[in-house]
Formats: sequence, C-alpha cells, structure tokens
Amino acid sequence: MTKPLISILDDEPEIRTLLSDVLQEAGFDTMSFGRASAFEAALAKRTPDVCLVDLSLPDTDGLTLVHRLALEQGAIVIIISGRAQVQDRVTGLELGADDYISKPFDPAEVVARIRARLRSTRPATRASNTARFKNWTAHFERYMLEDENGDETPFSHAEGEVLRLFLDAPKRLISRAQMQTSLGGAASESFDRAMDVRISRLRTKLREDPKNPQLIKTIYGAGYIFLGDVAWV
Amino acid sequence: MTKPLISILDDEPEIRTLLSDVLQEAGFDTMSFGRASAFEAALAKRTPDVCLVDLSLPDTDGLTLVHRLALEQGAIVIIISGRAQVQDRVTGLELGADDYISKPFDPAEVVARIRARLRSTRPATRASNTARFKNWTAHFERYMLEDENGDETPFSHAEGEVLRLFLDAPKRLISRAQMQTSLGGAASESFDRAMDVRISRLRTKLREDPKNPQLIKTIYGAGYIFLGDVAWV
DNA sequence: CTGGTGTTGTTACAATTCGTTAGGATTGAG
DNA sequence: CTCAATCCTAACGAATTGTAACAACACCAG
Repeated sequence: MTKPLISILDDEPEIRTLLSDVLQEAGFDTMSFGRASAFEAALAKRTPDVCLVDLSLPDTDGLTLVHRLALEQGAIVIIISGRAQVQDRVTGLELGADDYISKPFDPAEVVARIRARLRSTRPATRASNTARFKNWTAHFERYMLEDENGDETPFSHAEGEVLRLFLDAPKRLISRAQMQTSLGGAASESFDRAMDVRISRLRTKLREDPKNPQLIKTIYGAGYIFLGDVAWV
Repeated sequence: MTKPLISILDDEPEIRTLLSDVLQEAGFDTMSFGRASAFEAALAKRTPDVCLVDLSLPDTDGLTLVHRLALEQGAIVIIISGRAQVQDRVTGLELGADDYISKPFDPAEVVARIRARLRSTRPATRASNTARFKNWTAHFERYMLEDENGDETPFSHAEGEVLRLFLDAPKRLISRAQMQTSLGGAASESFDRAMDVRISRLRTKLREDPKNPQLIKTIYGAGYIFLGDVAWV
C-alpha cells in the first residue's frame, strides 16, 4: 500500500495494457478503465494519486471530466491525447489538467512526468506507513521497530529505505543494482559494500541470527530476498 | 496579491524578450538573464515563483543548475530546451524539473504550463491562523502554542516561521536550502547552523524527546520532515 | 540614558549517521 | 578438497546534526 496508485482511462485496450505494464514496472500500482462510468465508480472507492485520461472517450466529454476531477476533486490529472494542436493543449491545461502528453508518447516520458507530479504533490498523504511481519511491526512515520512485547528500537533513514524496499516486494529477489537505483538514485561509483553494510545493520536490529537469517536471506551472487508475510496496516 | 514572478534564463536575447513580453501580457512579473551567474545573484534577493531555464548556457551546466534549484532550493523549474529527444526530457524531469518544453515553443503553451504549475503549488488562501496537530493548537495571530490542557506557551517570530512552513507542507521533506529561501529570503552567507538552532528550539517548545522526536524528524543529509496530521481551523 | 527582558545568530563541541576499508567467513565451481 | 569470488561486519573517520553557552541586538519602562 505504499506504491502510488495510477489510474488509467483510455478507450484503446492496447494503450491501457502498455501503460499498465510500464507503470507497474516503474513501481506504481495501476487501475485501468475503458469508459468514464466505470472509472468514476472506482474513484469512489479509492482515490488514485494520479489520473491519466484520454480525451476521446465513448461515454463522456473528456474535458468536462478533467475539469471535475482536477478542480473539484483536486486530483492530479494528466491528459494523454491524440490531439496535438497547441490550442488543445492550452485548453486542456487551462481546464485544470496538470500535464498534457500527446500521442504517440514514449512510455519513459510518461513515467518521468508522473514522477514529477508526484514529487510536488500536495500534502495529500495517503499510504499506510505501518507494516507487520513475523513478530515485528515497523512504524515508518516514527522510524521505529516494535517487537512482540511492544519494545521499540529506532532505525535510521538509510535502514528504513532498505526495509521499505523489502516490505514492498516480499519474497522476491532484489539485486544490489536494483537497490542502488531504487534508493539513493545516482549510482555511487565507488565499489559498493555500502549496501551490504546497510543490510547488516538492519539485520542486527531485526535480531537476525547471522548463521541462519529468517527474514533477510542472501542469495549468493544474486542479491537478497525478504521472506516473511507482510501486512501493511 | 502581487503578480507571480517568473524568472527567465536563456542565452538568446530574442527569446528572452519574446517570453518577457508574453508573460507580462499574461499578468506575470518577469526578470530575465543571459547567464547563470547573474541569475543566481538575483535569486539571492527574491525567489521567483517559477524559473524558466534554457539548458544551453554559456557559463554553467544547465542540468546541475536545475538540480540545485529544484531539489535543493525547492523552486519550480521549467526547462525550455532545443534538445527534444525523449531521453533529454526524461533526464531533465528526473533531475527535478517540473516541466520540459521543447523549442520551438508556442508562447501560449508556455503560459498555460506556468499557470498549471502555479495552480498546483499555490497553497489555498488560508482562512484562519490556527492549526491543530497532535495534541497542540498553534495560534499564529497570538504567537501561542496551546497544549491539550489549554496551557499556553509563547513562541517567537522565528520559531513561528519554521512551524508555519512545516504546517503548510506536512509529511513532506523540506531541505535546509528550501527553508532558507522560504524564510527571511537570502540568508546570511556565513555558514548556517541557524536553522538547526531554530528547529532545536521549536522542538523544545513542542516537548519533543530529543532521542525520538515524534513531530519533527531529521533526515540525515536531506532535511526535515514534519509528521502528524494538520488541520487548519 | 540605563538596566532588564527577550529574541536570534554564532561558536564550539558532543553525538549520530553512514560510507569505506580490511580481514575473516562463507559459498560453490572444478 | 581447493581456491577464488563473494559476503559479513567490526572499526574507523568524514560529514552532518543537536544543543548549550555566549554575544549582539532590539525593545521598553523608568
């Protein structure tokens, strides 16, 4: 529940799957819809962090929808449209859209623009920040790790980054390279034991037995894998 | 309400005047610069609401500048560039730019995109001067902090500035540089522990446990983040 | 003007964070 | 089993942060 949710509204199925795939790869959750009616029904349940909206919809006037979403509901709306005239862009933006991307688009740019919008997102804080696993509860807002007796240990920001990465993808192999890019971003050139040390410190806080780690397992030559069932609360 | 200030950084004089004219027509104040050095000197005096930056600058690497402006100073940056490859756009956005417009551009679209950025960041005009969070109520017109028992502690102007900054952007990382520019403008050049001290004093008034602050968290190497749900009353 | 009060930046030093190094332990191919 | 690649982690140190103490300054009453 920590990944931002992107909702896609487009009448062409290929575009929907293309976007879904790319966005999920990029670490987002997605929902997609072919018609505005279904989309609005889903909105009622969970508000997405960003809405990608195609203007040519079978059952509604796209611009009206954008206007309602953006200005009245305060959602972040990115228009994806086949119409590429300046006038179209201007009216789209003027009606409240946060961005306007013309077809054909490059998926990488869509991801980059979504990230840019999320980065400057208003306080609207969604996303639970507490996760349970084994007999631990991780409180990310407080940077605290609580054991089964309610005793708490603080963890640092760097440790939290790694832990969150694990908890977002439990039981999946995570390579060092993936960690590097997911975290600190820019590749730290100098040869990297750094990530190992982070893991090591995290293991200590989780009271792992070095000989036989229960939660963070090393896959020799490949990376790490977090075992244990995670429940975001 | 004063007009938003747009600052333009481009080495081509014709572009500068074109943009200046259009933007002033559209109701913005503008400043323009041909080189980064002059631009940065001006920044120290007044932070513009939006920076339009061309990447091909004679005296600096544009992307570095963008990164510093956007991610460290928290400015709104729109890149205007002759390079139109997807990869250029993606890296520009990834480095912190809020938007990327390729040359040749249509002035109307520039205006629309600036408006879109301003719309999404400008905080809704605040009706009140009182905010609740955790078990505190902050009364900004009286410079008073009220606890759950109704007991009040005064806070100073400097402390109030920081507190307001936090309450306007809760659960968002705020870098020191951002604080500097948001507050008292271009702070003193002398190396600045001042902000740390303000934070420290504010924490004391909020009765934070130094070892384990609940409200104002430090992110090592990055800045501060205010946790806790804020309700303006 | 004078002394008191309160605010705020500066300095100095202690504490913390976190990457790097280095050497020992572990792993798995041959 | 041997050995090189890989991994773990203690220890170190550079960078960053917390905060007490001090100094500079503004403001105000007498």
